[in-house]
Amino acid sequence: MHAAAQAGWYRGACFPERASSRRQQRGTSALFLRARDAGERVEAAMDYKSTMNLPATEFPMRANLAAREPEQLEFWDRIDIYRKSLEACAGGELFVLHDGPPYANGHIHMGTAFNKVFKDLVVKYKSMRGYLAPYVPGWDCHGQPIEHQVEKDLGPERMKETSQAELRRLCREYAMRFVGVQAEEFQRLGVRGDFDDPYLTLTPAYEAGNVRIFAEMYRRGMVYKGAKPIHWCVRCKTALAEAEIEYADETSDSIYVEFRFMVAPDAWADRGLPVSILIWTTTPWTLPANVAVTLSAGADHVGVKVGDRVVVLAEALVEQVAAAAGWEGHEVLAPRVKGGELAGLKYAQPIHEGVEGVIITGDHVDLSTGTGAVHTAPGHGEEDYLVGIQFGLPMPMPVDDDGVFDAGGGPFAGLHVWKANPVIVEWLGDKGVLAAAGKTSHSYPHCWRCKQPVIFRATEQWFVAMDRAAQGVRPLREGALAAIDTVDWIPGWSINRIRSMVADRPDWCISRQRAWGVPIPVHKCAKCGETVANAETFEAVARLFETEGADAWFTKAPSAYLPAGTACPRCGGTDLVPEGDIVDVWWESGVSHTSVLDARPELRRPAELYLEGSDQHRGWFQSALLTSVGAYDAAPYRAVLTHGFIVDGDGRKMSKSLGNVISPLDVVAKSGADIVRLWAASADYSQDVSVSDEILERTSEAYRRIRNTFRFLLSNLYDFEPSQAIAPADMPELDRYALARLAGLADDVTRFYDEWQFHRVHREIYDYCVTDLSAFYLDVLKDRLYSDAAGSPGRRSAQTVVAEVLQALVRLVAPILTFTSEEVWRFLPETMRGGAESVQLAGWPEVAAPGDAGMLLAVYADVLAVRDVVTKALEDARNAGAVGKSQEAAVRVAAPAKVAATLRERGAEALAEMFIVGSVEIIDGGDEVSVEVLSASGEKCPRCWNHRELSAEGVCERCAAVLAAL
RNA sequence: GGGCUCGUAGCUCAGUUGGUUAGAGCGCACGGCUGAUAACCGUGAGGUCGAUGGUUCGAAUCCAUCCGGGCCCA
Repeated sequence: MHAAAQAGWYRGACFPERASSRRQQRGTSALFLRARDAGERVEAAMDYKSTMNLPATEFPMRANLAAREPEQLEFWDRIDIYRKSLEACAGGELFVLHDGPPYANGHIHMGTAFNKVFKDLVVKYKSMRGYLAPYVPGWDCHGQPIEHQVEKDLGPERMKETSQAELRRLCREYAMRFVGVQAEEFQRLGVRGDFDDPYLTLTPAYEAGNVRIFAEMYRRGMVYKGAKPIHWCVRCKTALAEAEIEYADETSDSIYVEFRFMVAPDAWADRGLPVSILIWTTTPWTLPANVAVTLSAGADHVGVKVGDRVVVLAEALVEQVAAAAGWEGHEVLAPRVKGGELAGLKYAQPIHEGVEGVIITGDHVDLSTGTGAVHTAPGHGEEDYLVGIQFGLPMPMPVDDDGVFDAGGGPFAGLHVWKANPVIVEWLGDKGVLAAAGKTSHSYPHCWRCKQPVIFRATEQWFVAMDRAAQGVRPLREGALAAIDTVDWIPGWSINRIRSMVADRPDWCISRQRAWGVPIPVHKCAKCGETVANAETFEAVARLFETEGADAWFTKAPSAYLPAGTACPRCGGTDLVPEGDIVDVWWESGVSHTSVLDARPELRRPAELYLEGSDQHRGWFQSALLTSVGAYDAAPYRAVLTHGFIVDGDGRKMSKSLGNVISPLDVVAKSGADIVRLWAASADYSQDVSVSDEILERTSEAYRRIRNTFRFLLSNLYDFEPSQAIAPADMPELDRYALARLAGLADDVTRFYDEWQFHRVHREIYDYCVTDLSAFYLDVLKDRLYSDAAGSPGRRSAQTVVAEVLQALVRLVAPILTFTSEEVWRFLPETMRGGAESVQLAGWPEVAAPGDAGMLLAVYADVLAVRDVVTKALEDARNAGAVGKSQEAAVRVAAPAKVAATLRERGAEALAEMFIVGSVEIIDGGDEVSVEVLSASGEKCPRCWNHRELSAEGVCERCAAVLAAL
């Protein structure tokens, strides 16, 4: 401690000499004063101080938001602010922001926090503008992640003993727990909405909506059952949507296999050697399902003599393959043959004895890797599937749900595909058709939950068809693309994204082989397997879900709820089996336009706005669009607002492994929700939004600045009543200018809110607080507020403006700083609150600009420019040791005639007030403004500290008059 | 690899249809004030506008390529 003190002392001794000596001077004079007549002078100063109108407020400078915000929440809860806000706008135009349901799993993160705060800004702004803006938060409650977690918690043993009904009960409990957790967390952020009655995708009424949409799309021929290769997780035993797939590097086999031509192609037949087509694959286990080899029609292919046989491959890849296979002394034979010329040739299926495969051509053949001859198994790949359809190829599927070969696996029947790989490779080697075998690392799809590699496997699935529909109905893709054009996509590029996604997307596989969800509402004939579904059965199922929930599907016999006499349309069988698949959760959340917007009286379809992160172009925006167009031929929303993703300070995504995750809960606990909200509002969301400790620190500083502005405004209104307000016409010009600026601010801010540009709102307000108020108007006003007589017109005029600024500003920021604005509101004099018990109920400010606003703004732009020159000159003088406080200076401003005239029109006194100097003198001359700083004449008035000629009482004239009137 | 998108001072943002030495606030440095005081005021230093190459009399602004991010696909 001693050392530290010494260091401090030395640092002090290192001050520049001038500063040091000045400091000392002041110290000396203070001591001197105290020694001589301290008592008398200090007493006098105290006396003067008590005669002034110094600011006073209980509004705390330190926000202590983490502790204070919960009190605010209790207040809103007590007065039921959500209902009140709707009542207040009862006759207003309806504005429905429809909440996209977050998944009821885990705590909220920065992304969900940002999104919800964003929505809250919109809703609160609209509501303050008088729109009837209900906000019903929702949760996505079904789906594999929850089921998987519950499954994990149970463990494999207990899982086996758990019935589907019991599993669903556990899933429901799990989902409801997190609905509660997240609801709490969202509300802690200040989000206002119908949290007492949110929408949940697991409620019976919601579940019934799925059936209604399915029924209509089925009727229109847009839903079909088909077999298709899909991502299949053998561990979770389920089909996976694209969204459920993650790509990660995986080491796989890399093998080159020779498929022997049944008859040697003419080009190489004369050699009398066996000829093979050489394929390359990284998935040996798909070979049992091989039915074709695809070549590039236009590429050149050659035969290569390797030992005593000929292998055919793309010419461009010969060297690469030779190196991989370690060929030595191989010989490239003439001629070159186009892939198209080989099409139709037959080869011996590599696994199955006596089976033939065929050479075909396709556009997807890649000539940069492999051999240019693509092993094709339509049941195991998207492109294979498509080309299979094109050429009418069979689609064998020898792999069962568990990933085990059935009899179709030939010699490998009973083997799991992952175990089969080395076995197959060895088997091929034994057969002498394995040209090369190695390993390769490449990006491979994995299950998003269990992280295991997935396989492509054809199974029976329900699909939404993009390009087919019953007669007279427009296909879904066409309808969706047309609907997209009716929607306002913000930002503008968003429409390109959704358009290309809808234009290019494959049919939508909506089947999931899981327990936790809404069943695909159709039945199957037990006898012949025909699908049984019609208007009556759909209606019966919808009613069943509505009254008992989808759980009943798994516990009731179809005969208990289907209309009597429901029978198979093909064989007349009446033994019906409910479909076992459940529907994709994207479908479920998608149909909220029906289950929520249509179902709830306070909402309506289409919604005015959907507002989500840009990933939802593939997710909710699209599933809502497709189900809405599919059932109603119309988009479910009028506008879609998209925001970027939350990334760290370096623009990288947040991840545990990078260690750059910031939790909104931590920020709330440390700094308060208003900091999160201010951060959310300050970012340009049209691109990715960064968050970091530094950014939050800057945000907190900005917050303090705004808060202190409010505090200062409040502190000067302790003795002011609106009834004492001064009319603009009777105000000093400066005050009218301040009103003009405020009106301009309100206009700009309102416009930016309307344009969804919240970061511009934030910027406008913040710059206004810092530049217009703190650095100029309020600084200038201090003299009048503190020193003029309390009830004088000058001071009342200032207070009128201060009050006007305060009531406008607090409402302009209310959607953003929801906690702080409410706190300010409660400190407002009763008479200024206009009966609104919450700022959220106070309506939007309308600031009347003074009649001469245009002139004032123009004139004061010049005055302020001159002021900049003055402050610069004062600073130079200060650095030269000539002045300390600006009041000690008199300035002589030389300016071009036009500017000089403008200044003179304000009057020397007004200029001195605005420049906060002792006096101002204006002289014509010069091409630009220049300023000379002189010592102020007169003496420092001990009361107001201005330099003036002092009266007999020892104070300036103004103060003398004020004192005399006391 | 493909679609969409972003890259202006340490941070958050402005930069109108391409046109003079690229702006603001914050932060930082320095100073002032001590009647907004864990506040307030002022001055100043920070940018080859991601890089390169084009178009142009002139480009942060238009074009191309590349580098580095993000979302979504493969």
